[in-house]
This record gives sequence, structure tokens and C-alpha cells, in this order.
Amino acid sequence: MLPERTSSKARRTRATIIDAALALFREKGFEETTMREVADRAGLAVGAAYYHFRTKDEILLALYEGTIDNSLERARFKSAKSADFADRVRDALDFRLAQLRPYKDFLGPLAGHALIPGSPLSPFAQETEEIRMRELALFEEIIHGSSLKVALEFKSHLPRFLWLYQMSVISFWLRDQSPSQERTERLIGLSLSLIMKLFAVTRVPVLRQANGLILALLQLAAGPDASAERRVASA
Amino acid sequence: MLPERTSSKARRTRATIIDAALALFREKGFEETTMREVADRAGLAVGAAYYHFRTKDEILLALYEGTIDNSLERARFKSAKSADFADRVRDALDFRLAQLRPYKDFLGPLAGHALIPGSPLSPFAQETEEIRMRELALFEEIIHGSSLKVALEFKSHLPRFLWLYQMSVISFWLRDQSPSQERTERLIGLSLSLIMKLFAVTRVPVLRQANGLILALLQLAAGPDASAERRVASA
DNA sequence: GCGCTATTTTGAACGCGCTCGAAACCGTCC
DNA sequence: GGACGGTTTCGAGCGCGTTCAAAATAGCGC
Repeated sequence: MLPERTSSKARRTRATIIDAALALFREKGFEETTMREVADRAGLAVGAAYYHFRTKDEILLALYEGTIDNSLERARFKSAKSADFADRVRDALDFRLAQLRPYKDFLGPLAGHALIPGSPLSPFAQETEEIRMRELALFEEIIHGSSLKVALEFKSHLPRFLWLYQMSVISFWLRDQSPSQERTERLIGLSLSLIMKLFAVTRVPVLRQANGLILALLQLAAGPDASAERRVASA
Repeated sequence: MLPERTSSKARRTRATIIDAALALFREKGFEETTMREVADRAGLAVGAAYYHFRTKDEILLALYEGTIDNSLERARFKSAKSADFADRVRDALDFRLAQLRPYKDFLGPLAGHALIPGSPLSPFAQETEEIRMRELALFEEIIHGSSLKVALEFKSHLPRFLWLYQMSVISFWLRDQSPSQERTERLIGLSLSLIMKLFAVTRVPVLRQANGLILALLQLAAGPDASAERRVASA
């Protein structure tokens, strides 16, 4: 609608606040950091911070959103290297985790809100729609240029499936305390192999009878309004 | 260790508080209910309430825990009716959801803490261990008396798998706004059919090569300490 | 410069979950 | 009965996220 919804001043101040918050979150964690502290470090009063962000959570969300941008570029770059589907997905996941690495310790709360049905931080909520769509677009691209062989009827559900898969991996990773997160590495390796095997199976004639079931499930999971999905698909 | 860790007075007061909280949560929701209100309705001061429950969340947890007891009895009763695995699981799920029904509207926050790695309300946390073990024991029973046919190597992982499955269903159900939750009904029907099909596949010789993968994944998911699992298995 | 509106900042104040030292209550042994 | 130790209750108070009316500042046409 509007060409610029925010003045450049406001944008700069937002950035200052985000920087201050990021530094503090890293130093002391999310819960332990006070909004007064964030405002202080940004050189403002609390009220000003609340003028730019409706809640403390929203700062966290802005932080998370900020990590997505270069992810897309990088994915485009990497994608050129290999046409193998599994390789491409693995690259995307590895890169995403590497990107989130610095935030690992305080990103827990975000995942925490994930399951609260009404929460604005839920990855299914309206407020996070833009982020979600950007992530879906990324997976679109990964699939698009790849040599993936899968039963046709699943093609349209793949991005959403991969997105959910990514969320699961991230959630596992956040909890993973093993040295250099080697358990997550193994999880990715194993689950990707399994997924590829299952994909192959969907094309075996004898087993195709299960496809109807799977498809129905995917549609159920997509929800009563698949509008967001369609929008992504047509972009 | 101790024969009685709490006096009968304390137990009665706890019950009063839980009753008051339940009523208020139903009237106004969890977040909207004040600890001062809970204490008021229970005829106490805030401090007293906090003597019996360390946090507001803990009341919610006690509430949830309270719904499990009769679930076990009921499951035993129902189990006698059919030996078919899918029927038994479906019965258990249906009953569990019916049980949670009255709490549906304010149980969101509980699910919300589910993913926070450090949160005491996480279903993976130490504090909820007892609840988790009771639920696992329930699934043990469901499996035990049934005519389930599955590749042997998976038997020991089944309870944990079913528990996770139940958690997923509950989380879907909490978000399900469809009339009389018919979407959840469909989800259960479809996913159970699919699970049964997959179980069957694990015994097909040609496809057994995937079993190693699945097993490794299950072990990864079980975590570095599978002690809780072993304890349940030997009980 | 001057006024005028819209944007941005301020900090006191609110209501919340939760803490804590002191008081009240209880059982029990003399 | 009284003294004493443990349990339970009390409520003022703390620090937090958040709100809001009022003040400061920016931007702009003259």
C-alpha cells in the first residue's frame, strides 16, 4: 500500500534497539535481560523502546527475521553446486543452523511460544506470516532446481513439508547439548536418508495405495485455508 | 523414601487451591487469572498459595496430572474389548481427548512451554518425569495385550513413539477450531491407518534395509540417557 | 524566523508473578 | 495449663513487562 511506512529515523532507532538487545541477550540470556536495560543501552527511555516494538518478544522476532535474508542469497549460491535434492536440503539446513548458532542460547523462548495456539510468536500465527512465506519461498527454490523424483501428487506439498522438517530439526538442535552438536548432525543425516527412501517408495506401484492416505494427511495439516500456500506457489 | 511427605491438612488445602484455580481458568482463561484471585477464592492470601505451589504453572501441571489417573483405569477397561492394536490406540486417544476437553481452552500455555529447553513444564524436563512415566506405562499396557505385528527391533521403542504421537495429536487438537473437532478425528483416523501400513512394511523383506535407519533415528531421539525408558520397560 | 502538525521520547504508574520475615496455628510432651 | 518446634498463613514489598498523558523534537509551508 504505502511506499514507506516508516521514516528513516525510525528505522535507525529500531536498528539501535535491536543491536542493544542482541548484545544483552547474548551476555545474559533473554529472560534475564530487562527492557529497561535494553532501552538504557540504546540510549533511550523504556517508553521509546515500546514505541518501536510492541513487546519484548517482538524484538526477538525481529532478530530472528533478520537472519533469514542472507539465508536466501546463500541458498541461491549453494544451489548451483549440486542438483541432488538431499545435498541441497542438507546445505540449506547446515547453513541455517550455522546462522542461528550465535543465537542458540537465547532462542529457546521463541521455540517455546511455538506451540501456544494464540501466541503471536507461534510459527503458525498471522503475525509471523511474512517470515513463514519467506522461508517457504526458499524451499520452493531448493526443490525447483533439483533432480528430485517423487510421486507427482506430493509436489505441491513439499515446501510446507520441508518447512516443518526444518522446524523440527531446529527444535531438536536447540535442545542438543552434545559437543559441537554432533547429534543434530547425525539426525540430519539419518532423517534425510530416510526421507529419500520414503520418496522412492511412493513411486513403487505396489505401495502406491498408501499415497492417498499420505495426501489426505498433508491436506489436513495444511489447514482449512491453504491460501498462503497457493500464494507462495504462484509467486 | 518417606511414607507420607505431606500432611493431610496440606493435601486438603492443595485441593482447595486447585479447585479455585480450575474454576477461574475456565471462566477467564489461564493468563487472565491472577494468583491473588486464585488465593482469594480459595480463602487464602497469596503467600499461602505460594507455600503449596512454587509457581502458577505448577498449578496447571497439577491439573493436567490429575487427568491422568482415571485414564489408566479406563484404558484397562477398554483394552479388554479389542485386541486390535489400532483400535486400542484409538480408544486411548479418544478417551484422553475427551478427558482434556473441559480444559481445552486454557491448556495452550502448557503446550507452549513444551518446547522451551530449560522450562520445568517441558514434557522432556526432569520435573515432569513422573507424569511422563505414567503415560508411558499406559502405552506399555496398550501394546502388551494387543495383537500387534511389528519388526522385533522396534518393540522397545514403541511406547516412546506412541507417547510422542499422542503429544502431536494433542497439540493439533489444541489448535483445532473445527466444529466438534472433526479435523482431529480425521487426523487420528488417517494417521493411524498410515502407521499400521508402515508397521506392516517394516516386515517386508525387500524394504527391511530401511529398518536400520529408522532404528538409529529412534535411538537418537531417545536421547543420550535412555535410563527413563529402561526403567519403564522393566516395570 | 514562526507556527503547526506528526513523530518520537519521557518517566511515573499499573498490575502482575513471586519472595520473605514475621505472625498464627497445631500437636505433643511435661 | 504452658512451653516448644514444626507447619501454615499473612501481606507488604520487589522487579518485571507494559501503558499513557504529557513533553520534546522534526519536518514543512510560509
